[in-house]
Amino acid sequence: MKSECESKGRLLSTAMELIWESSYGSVSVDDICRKAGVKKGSFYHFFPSKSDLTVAAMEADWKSKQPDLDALFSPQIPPLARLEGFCDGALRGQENKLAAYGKVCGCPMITLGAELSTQEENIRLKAAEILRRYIRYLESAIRDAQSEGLIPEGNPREAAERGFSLFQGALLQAKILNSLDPLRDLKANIFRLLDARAEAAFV
Amino acid sequence: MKSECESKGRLLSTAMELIWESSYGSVSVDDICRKAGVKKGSFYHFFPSKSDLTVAAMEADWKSKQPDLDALFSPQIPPLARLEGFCDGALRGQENKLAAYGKVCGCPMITLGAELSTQEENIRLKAAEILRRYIRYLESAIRDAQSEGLIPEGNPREAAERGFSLFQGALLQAKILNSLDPLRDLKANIFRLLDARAEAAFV
DNA sequence: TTGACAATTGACCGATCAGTCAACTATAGT
DNA sequence: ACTATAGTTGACTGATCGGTCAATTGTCAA
Repeated sequence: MKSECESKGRLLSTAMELIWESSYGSVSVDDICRKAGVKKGSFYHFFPSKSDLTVAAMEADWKSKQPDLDALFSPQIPPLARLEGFCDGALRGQENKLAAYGKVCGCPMITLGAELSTQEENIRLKAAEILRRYIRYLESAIRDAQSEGLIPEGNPREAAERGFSLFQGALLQAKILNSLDPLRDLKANIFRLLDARAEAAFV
Repeated sequence: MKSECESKGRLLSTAMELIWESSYGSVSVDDICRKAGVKKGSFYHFFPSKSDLTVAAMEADWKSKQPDLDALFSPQIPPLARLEGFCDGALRGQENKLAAYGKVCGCPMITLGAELSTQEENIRLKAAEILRRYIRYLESAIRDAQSEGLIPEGNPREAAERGFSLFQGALLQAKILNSLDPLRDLKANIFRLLDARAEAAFV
């Protein structure tokens, strides 16, 4: 028996994997338990409900990605290159999902938020929280880009919100069209939205 | 008994209403039948399955909106004013939903596409089809705007796809944040993305 | 060795799920 | 008046849903 409980972690990652590939509504607690190799009694020993598990899985997923994001948005990297890296990473991630499952799966946070924001307030709140965290990365890169004169001055927070809207929308279109095309020009489109001197960005 | 079957229409509109307010997965066939005042036997007399009903409801919903969209995107209206009207309409629609249900519900097509694109291929295809139709409106307005010199030249189809991504993303953010704020600057942001001489647009 | 506690198990619950069916009723064309 | 057919009804299915529970097993500290 493990005290740094391994079953709990397996439930978290399995839940995120299954929900990402399909949806919250079409994944059952039994599905998650079966795939994680954990009995249902254990599930409810660790989590009071399906939606609580989902919230925990969202947070765990974020935590697992944060180191990469920190590296990607390091102040050591030129600000516009950070945005490039972010878009490239999203495209690569979707390519991997496509190779593994044969479908474009989009962003799990966005998908969960779209599906459940009017239904499960705790999931909506977690999605909103993670949304804000992403925007914070973009905001910081945009502010640095402005101070270096790479893009026109303006409210960096609002610019980041705009940019992330475009980003989310492209991921969603990619999922609905089941095609990576909407993601290929994402970099250029975000720079266009930010009014960046494009040439400066593409190294 | 009606031959232009009223029960069928009630099922379609009720389904769209319930799914829009919550989600596909959390609305049952029984829920739809109860609210529509139709027995389940009749439901399956008209539709072979829940997902077939949903596809039909998506199409019916589009058909009901098309006259308004045709008017909104009439060539009689200045091209950038069409885009303004489109954004205004979206904001008004969300305001109404918010007033009626106390939550920002987003766009039902987008929500359905986000939830089910990896699960129900027929729903994904219908969502993709309707997505394309929206983009066609935007594309035409953008092409006209270009020919009038209101925005820079460029591939109108791609510009429309960009614009619709931004639009979708903003609606999704609004739903997740349960706030209309992301929609308030939508007009200005789309013009920014299109590189429009802003002053020309705002009458 | 013992006691406390975390983790695990599998059987179990009532409710609800999508979908079926045979019987019944109304309508329209002849 | 007769028939074919479209619409309606309510009872029914087996499977699955999220969640519960008492009993058991393993772990660690005193």
